[in-house]
Amino acid sequence: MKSILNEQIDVLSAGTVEIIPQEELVSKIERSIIEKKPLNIKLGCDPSRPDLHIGHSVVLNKLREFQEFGHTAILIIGDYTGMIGDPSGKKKTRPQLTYKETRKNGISYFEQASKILDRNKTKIMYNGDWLGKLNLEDIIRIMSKFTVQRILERDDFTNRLKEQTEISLHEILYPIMQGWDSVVINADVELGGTDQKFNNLIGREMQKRFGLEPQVVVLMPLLEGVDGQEKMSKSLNNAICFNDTPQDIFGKTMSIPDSLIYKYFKLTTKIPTDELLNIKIDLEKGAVNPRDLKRKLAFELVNIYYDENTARQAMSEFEKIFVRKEIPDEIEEFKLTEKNIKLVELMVTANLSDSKSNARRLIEQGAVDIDGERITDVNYTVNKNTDFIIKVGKRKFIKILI
RNA sequence: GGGUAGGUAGCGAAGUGGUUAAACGCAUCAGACUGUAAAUCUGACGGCUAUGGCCUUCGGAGGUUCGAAUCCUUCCCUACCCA
Repeated sequence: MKSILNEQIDVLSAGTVEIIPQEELVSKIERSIIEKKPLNIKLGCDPSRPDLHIGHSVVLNKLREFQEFGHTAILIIGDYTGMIGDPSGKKKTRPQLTYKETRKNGISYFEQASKILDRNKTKIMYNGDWLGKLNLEDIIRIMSKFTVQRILERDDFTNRLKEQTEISLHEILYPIMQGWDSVVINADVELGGTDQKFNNLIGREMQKRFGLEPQVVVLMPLLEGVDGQEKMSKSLNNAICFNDTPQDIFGKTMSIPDSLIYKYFKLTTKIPTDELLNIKIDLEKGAVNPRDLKRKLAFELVNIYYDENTARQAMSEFEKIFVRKEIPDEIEEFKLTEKNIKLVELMVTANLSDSKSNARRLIEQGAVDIDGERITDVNYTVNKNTDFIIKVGKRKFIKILI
């Protein structure tokens, strides 16, 4: 038994930033082994953005590990809390979503999370199912367990107070409601990114105040986006999304700064530890061209979200376009109906540019070529009898059909 | 309820009557280079154009003026202080 316990602790602790408190995780797991009773592992999902990205995968991978040890993964789709918007790490109030929107996003969330989780063993719950039934009396009772001071303590609010940016009244409800979720589902462990520390600790306290055994809080590191600066986020446009095309996953991965290579391998792939160590050493010694490691990383990621074959294709496509600067195999097509159309106009109608001014700019900057020939004349008029390919910048191609 | 400071392009932030389509930074896009959609450097970054220009924009609506993001009136919104 000792060895099973140790194995669980080792695997489950790996990669975490903090486990609060560590001893309780050990005792909970020990008890679950003895009593053959799985633990309830809670992961709250914010359905305000329906696109999962590999930043989410960090915590989903951890949940998957719990799942593999037989524990019960409970995904809580925050359809109700989503109407508030998590204040974590936010400088301002987030736009409120309607119940319908969050519900819809929640479904898509589960679909995407299934790429990592074992979908048959994952419980999915919508917190609107219980939060929506609370009446004002219940809410008063719940809220009376916490103080204004306790809630305002969180850094996000403290900073906003200091910087004089508004805090809407409903935002303080967010941690309260998220904490109530833990009471309702009787969570043993709540997983989250480090930005969830405050919310998850409120959950722990909430359980105590309602006479339940408090949950253990397991915090995972946050992943920087492809810009290497900000936290990965769809709205910051630095995310690699589960639903991105294979080409995009590959390309975006190739665009991460070298300094992030190891972290991405560690947190977003299932590379075995010894191999991980080699990567680290290679990077430190400069023994390998970082590009080759990134290529491997990109391959792995496409493999996770698609399959091996697709990953191979994405790789060869990347080589083709960016290394050998050739034309991709599959290009979007556009049927040209007019004859003698100005190139700038064609670029706008074929969606290669938002405006003619922009198209002109691109031409002036030497970004446009037709069948491999650079066009520099802003007034160029297309007058072709056969199909041709327009290339804009490095990665926009379109085949024009006559 | 009273007072004060504000609302400028995707974001942050200058500008307080005229070469201001609006400094600067970030983001974005392009080019060069490369090891790649890294890094670095250079350039572009409201729209339309016969490339000479023309049109629209500085919270909303009016007004003053030859001319307004800049002055006046009014409305909307935000933060802070006092009650």
